[in-house]
Amino acid sequence: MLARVSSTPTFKRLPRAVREQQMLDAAVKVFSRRGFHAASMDEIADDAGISKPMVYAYLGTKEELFVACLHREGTRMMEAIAGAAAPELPADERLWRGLRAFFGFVGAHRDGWAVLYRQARGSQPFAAELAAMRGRLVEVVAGMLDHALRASGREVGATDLEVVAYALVGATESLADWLADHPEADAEKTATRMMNVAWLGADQLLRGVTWHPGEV
Amino acid sequence: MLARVSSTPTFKRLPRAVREQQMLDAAVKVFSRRGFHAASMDEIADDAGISKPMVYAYLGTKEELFVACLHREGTRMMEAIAGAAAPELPADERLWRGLRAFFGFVGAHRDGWAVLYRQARGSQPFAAELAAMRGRLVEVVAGMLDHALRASGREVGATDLEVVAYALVGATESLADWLADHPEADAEKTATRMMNVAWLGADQLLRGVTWHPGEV
DNA sequence: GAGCATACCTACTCGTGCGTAAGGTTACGC
DNA sequence: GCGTAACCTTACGCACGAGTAGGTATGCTC
Repeated sequence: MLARVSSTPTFKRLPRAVREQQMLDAAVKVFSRRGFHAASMDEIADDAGISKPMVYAYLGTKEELFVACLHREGTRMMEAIAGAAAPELPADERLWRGLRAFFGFVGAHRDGWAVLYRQARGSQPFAAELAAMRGRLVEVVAGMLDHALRASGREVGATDLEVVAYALVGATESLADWLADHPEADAEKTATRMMNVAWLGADQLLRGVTWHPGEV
Repeated sequence: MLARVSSTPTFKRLPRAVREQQMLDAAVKVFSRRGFHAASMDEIADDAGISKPMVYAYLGTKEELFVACLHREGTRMMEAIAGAAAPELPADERLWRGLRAFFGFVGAHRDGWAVLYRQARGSQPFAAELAAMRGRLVEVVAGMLDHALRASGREVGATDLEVVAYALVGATESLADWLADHPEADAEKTATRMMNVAWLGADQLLRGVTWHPGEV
């Protein structure tokens, strides 16, 4: 005990807002390394250089803490994407910029990010939060496709559009996972690859080309 | 206590193999409903109509049990796909049949399946098992693309191929999630939609068409 | 430089659920 | 009909970690 004294004679007393950010940083790190369940509040507090009751005082229970992490990171990502893909641009340019921003973000937050998302898929309370975020993304992509379709005088059922958007988002998330697992990989290049898959497919679809089973 | 006596006077003594399957069925059900952590061994044993120590005797610890579930379900799925997509068929036909088999499988095992996969993403021990399985799938898809490419005299870097395959698999898994969440949706139709996205995109790529950023 | 609010700590309680020890019960061979 | 081995049970130990009670230091205000 009291080991702290020797190394840090006068430990700082910091305002709440600062501590909260430190805690969130630590939480993201630990949650992503250990997973939600295996992460202990003690370790998070320790990593933040603070004691456990402080965490409870500021950010509440473990679940609330996790939701707070999810929320902060999610918001940051959404902002990064939204800032890049302005609605006035043509569809391909919007898609490209959105993908660039997305993969750039994941590449920069490798440690915390993708793993945080991998966690959230699992248990009920967070699934809702995550589903909402993904829902917004799907909506954006679907809207983009719809816009492009109408521009070329075509139209398609809402469900079809949603499903295609869903597939695109899924593919993108999947590549984000891949990127997070391959530290040597380049975010920009990954974005280009995704663009190739997504756009060349989407482009064909937008032209009204559809595939159908040979027999049935 | 002893409530069992009245309803089932002579309760069967069953051979190990049968009990193991019952336990796995129960485990899949409970894990998928509750998630790995929230699931309790007691509930699983209860649901299997057996007592806890039996589960430990036959399938080992909780983690081992989960891996066993993952393994059984994964193997079944792989067999369903492999049986459908024979290597001699042309690429589009293989892809189509593979997707049909996959979505058919997920549609039939909605409850157990997708959710089991959603769980496995999370914590370390299972991530390995799942990654291995997905790895085999990616390999199959990549091999298929490579085959088709060589047939048309073209060639592409191994990493590119892997990444594209990865994206395709990711999109497919994502639609599987969607399917699992929408009970009213039709597996066949979902497969067709996926085929549209995947094939029209892949077809373009196979023709050597590539997209690249407008500026840079 | 007293008082008060707020940052911060150590050290505990207590529920939950994994895994097991030790003992009944049923089928089957002889 | 009796032993023996496999099947199956009830009831417990025990660790781990979420959340808390109650006390201490610090800095800001007047």
